[in-house]
Amino acid sequence: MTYRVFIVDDHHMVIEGLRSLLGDEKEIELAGHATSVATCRAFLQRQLPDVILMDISLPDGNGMDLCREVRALYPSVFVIGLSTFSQQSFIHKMMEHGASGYLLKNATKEELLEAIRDVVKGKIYLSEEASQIMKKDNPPAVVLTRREQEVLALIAEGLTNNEMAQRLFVSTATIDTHRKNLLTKLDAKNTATLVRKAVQQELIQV
Amino acid sequence: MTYRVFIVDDHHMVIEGLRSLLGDEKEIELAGHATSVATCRAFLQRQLPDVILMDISLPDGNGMDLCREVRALYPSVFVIGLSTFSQQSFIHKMMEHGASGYLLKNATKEELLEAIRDVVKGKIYLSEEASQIMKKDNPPAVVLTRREQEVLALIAEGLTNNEMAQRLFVSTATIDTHRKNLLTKLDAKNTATLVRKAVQQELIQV
DNA sequence: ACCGGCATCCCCTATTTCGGGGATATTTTA
DNA sequence: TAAAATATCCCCGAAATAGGGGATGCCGGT
Repeated sequence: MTYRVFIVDDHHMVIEGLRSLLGDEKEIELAGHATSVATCRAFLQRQLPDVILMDISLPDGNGMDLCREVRALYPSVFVIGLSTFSQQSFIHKMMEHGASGYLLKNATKEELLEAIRDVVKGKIYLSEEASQIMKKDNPPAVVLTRREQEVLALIAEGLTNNEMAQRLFVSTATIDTHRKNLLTKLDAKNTATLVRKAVQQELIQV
Repeated sequence: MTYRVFIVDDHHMVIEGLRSLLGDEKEIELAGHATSVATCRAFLQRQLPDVILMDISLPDGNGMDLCREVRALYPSVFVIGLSTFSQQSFIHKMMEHGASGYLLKNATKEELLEAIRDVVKGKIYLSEEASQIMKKDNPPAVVLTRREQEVLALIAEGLTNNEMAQRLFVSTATIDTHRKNLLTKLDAKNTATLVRKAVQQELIQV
C-alpha cells in the first residue's frame, strides 16, 4: 500500500525538504505540490491524494479555511496541518476544520511518516508540541458576541463610547454595557488590560 | 571557486530543502548544519564556512544575536538571515547585527544562489519583500526614554497612574506627564490606541 | 559653561471610563 | 414552547484619563 501525498506550502525550501525526506520512501508517492490555495483547488479537481500536507499560511488564503473546504468536498482526503508556529489558535482552528493531524516544521522524517500512516487509518496525529497545546485546558476561550467583537475592535481603534454609539447607531449606554461585559469576559480592569488581552487572545489583529 | 555554506535552522524540512536545493550545485559545498545556537558555536570553533544561512528563531536563542556574535568573532563569515516572516523588526535587527542578506523561506533556488554569490563578494542581498521593508521609510521608529518605557509597560499591565506612582516612588503628576508624552510620541489619543500601537511597534511584548 | 534632553512636579478643567445597580424586547437554542 | 442568550436602554457616583498650560533641577556632552 502506497500513500499518495500532496503538499501545499508556499515555501520552496519546505517543499524541497519534504520531497527530499519522503521522496525515496517506498510507501509514499508524491502526487505533487501547490504553492497557493488556487493551484491546490485546481489539482484536486483532477485527482485526489490520500493525504495533504498543508501549511497554514498561504499567499492567497490560509490553510485553515482550505482545510475545511477540502474536507467538505473530498471527505476521503486527509489533511495534516503544517507550520512553523505552535500557536494554539492555529492548531485549534485547523483541527476544528477537520484536519487529521498537525506537525511543526521541525518534525523529523519519522514523525512525518508516522503522521501519514496514522491519518490514513483515520487516526489523529499531533506532534508533541501540538498535543501539549491541545491538552492544556488552554484559557477557556473567551466567547464574544458579534456586537462585543465590533465594540472591542472599535475600542482598540481608539473610539470613545460616544463615537462608537454614533457609529453603530445606538445609545452610549449600550456601548457602555458592551464595554463592561468585555471587561468582565476578558477579566480586565481597564482599557489598557482589555486591549492587551484581546491582542494576546487574538480577538483583535494588531 | 566553491563556497562553503553552513545552515543554522531548527526545521529539519528546511534543512533538507536547502540541502536538496544546493546539494548538486558545483559552486556550493555544504559544510553542514546546526539546529541550535550551541551546536552552531561548536561547529565554528572547528571550521569556518564562507556563508551561514541563519534562521532568526532558534530553540536556544535567536538568529539576531547569534549573527552579531558570529560577525564579531569571525569577520570573514557572511551571514544571510532566513525566515518565514517579513516582519520589519526582524529584518532590521538582523541587518543591524551585521547580516549581509535576508531571504524569506519561499525564496527560489535562483534567489538563494544569487544571494550567496552576492554576499561572498561583500555585497548586500535582500529579497524583494525584505528590500521593500527596508526601503519604506518605516514608521520613524519612536524613541522612548527609559522611564517612558517603564511607564508604558505598566500601563499595559493595567496599572493606574496612582498605582504606577507608588510603584515607581514618584508623584502621580510625573506619571501623568510621561503618559501624555507617550500619547504624543505614539500619536495616540487614548489608552486603547496607545497599547495597540505599542504592541504593533513592538515597544511592549504581548 | 552652556544647552538639550530628561525626569520631576504642579495647576486647571473637561471628558471618559469604571463599578454598582436594573429593565425590556428580540433572537437563539435546547 | 420555555429558557437562555443577546442587544438594547437607563440611573447613580467615583475614579481615571486627556489636554492645556508652566516650572525646576540634573546630567551628559560639546
